[in-house]
Amino acid sequence: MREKRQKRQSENGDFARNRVFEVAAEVFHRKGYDNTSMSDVASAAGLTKAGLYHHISSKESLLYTVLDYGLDLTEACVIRPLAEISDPLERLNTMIDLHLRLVLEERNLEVTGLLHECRTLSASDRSRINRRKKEYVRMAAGIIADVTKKYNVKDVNPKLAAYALLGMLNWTYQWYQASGSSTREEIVRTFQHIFLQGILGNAWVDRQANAAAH
Amino acid sequence: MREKRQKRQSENGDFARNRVFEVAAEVFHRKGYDNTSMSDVASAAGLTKAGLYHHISSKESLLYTVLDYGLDLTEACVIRPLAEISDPLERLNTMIDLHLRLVLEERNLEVTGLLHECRTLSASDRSRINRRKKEYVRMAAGIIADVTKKYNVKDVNPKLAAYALLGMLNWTYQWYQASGSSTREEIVRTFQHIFLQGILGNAWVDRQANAAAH
DNA sequence: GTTAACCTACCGATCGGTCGGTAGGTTGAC
DNA sequence: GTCAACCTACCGACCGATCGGTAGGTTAAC
Repeated sequence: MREKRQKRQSENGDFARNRVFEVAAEVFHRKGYDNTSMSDVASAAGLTKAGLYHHISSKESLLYTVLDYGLDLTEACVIRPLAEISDPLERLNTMIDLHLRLVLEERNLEVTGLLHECRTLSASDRSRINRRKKEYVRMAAGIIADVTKKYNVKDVNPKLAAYALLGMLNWTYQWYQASGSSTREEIVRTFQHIFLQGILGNAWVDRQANAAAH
Repeated sequence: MREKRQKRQSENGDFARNRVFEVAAEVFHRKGYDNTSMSDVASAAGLTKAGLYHHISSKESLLYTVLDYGLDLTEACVIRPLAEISDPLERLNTMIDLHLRLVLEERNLEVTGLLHECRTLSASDRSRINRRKKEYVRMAAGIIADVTKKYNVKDVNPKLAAYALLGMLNWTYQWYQASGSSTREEIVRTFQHIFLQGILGNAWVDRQANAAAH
């Protein structure tokens, strides 16, 4: 009985706290971190500023939590599912799909748009975020290297190709709007087409031709 | 003589003013617009805040001037040279080259990184900047449409392809460092390879093979 | 009665911007 | 040639507003 009540109270607390993080992500994205006052975050969360500070310790730690949570989401929704796919080409294709799914459909668009706000973090927090970002680039470059190796492509620098791909994918937050003329599915198909044909050339063209023939 | 003195004074004024804009672009980029105080800009320009305000009217107008100047640069260094190239494929190749040259070598990297700070501009200034940005996307989509038409490619949406390309190109400000392991020339070559082969497929592969044979 | 959750009221610091004033060069009338 | 009038470029000191953050009290749940 005591446990249950305590647990329920604690869960309420966690719920409120997570809600604060989600609201903060949205407001930070909409107004920009520096241009957002803690009163803005508080009132968006239905609290006063002092009430907000009951849940967090500082504005900077709030930003860190938001960014770190975004990277947690990336790890759960993109990185881990990819680890179970053995064929390199399918892994790359799926990565493009999952990455865009995360950025465009989950509420992670806000976090992606915020990822270069880590300038204002403390040195140690910033380097922790940057380490996780670099880890993601390394993974993308690894996938691309596997693909080019399998299809015997030699004139593509995997790291540069990874930067190109991540640019295509992450820049979407600049122009995508859910109500726009392109669906997520169409964007996924187009980007997969451009990038895979871009690095593989004939090998990909032939493969698509074969797939169509069967 | 009288004219000369007058002119020299006026030129000094313009010189100082332009220096302010360049310094402001650098500081805004390094610290972020919202996180930069006018004292920061002033001392970076070797002035006091009051002295700085002799040259400009407000922080917001300073940001607008910096962004507008960046778009002027783009027009002069990318858009106008492209208008003189008639072959679509060469025009697209050159666009990638000139765009990266501008972003990575001129001091325009700062402005590219600032282009999404227009959130803080007044509605009219923001819409003026956005109109020029959209005009550039339209131009890129037009070039891509010409290329795909010439090579009879039907399964590429020019607008989406333009967004993909601009993502690749503009995202570079996130990772490029002049002292890094990749030269601008290598990046240009790789991005041209990925994107052109990406949208053209066999048509591009064959063309490259022919070029190598001759 | 203890505790989490939240409030009102307030703080020192810093912000964008302005004020009155000045150094030094230029101009035009005499 | 000189001197009053005027100019641009700049400064130190200051303003009201707003910022991130806090002290201390209230409420409701258990």
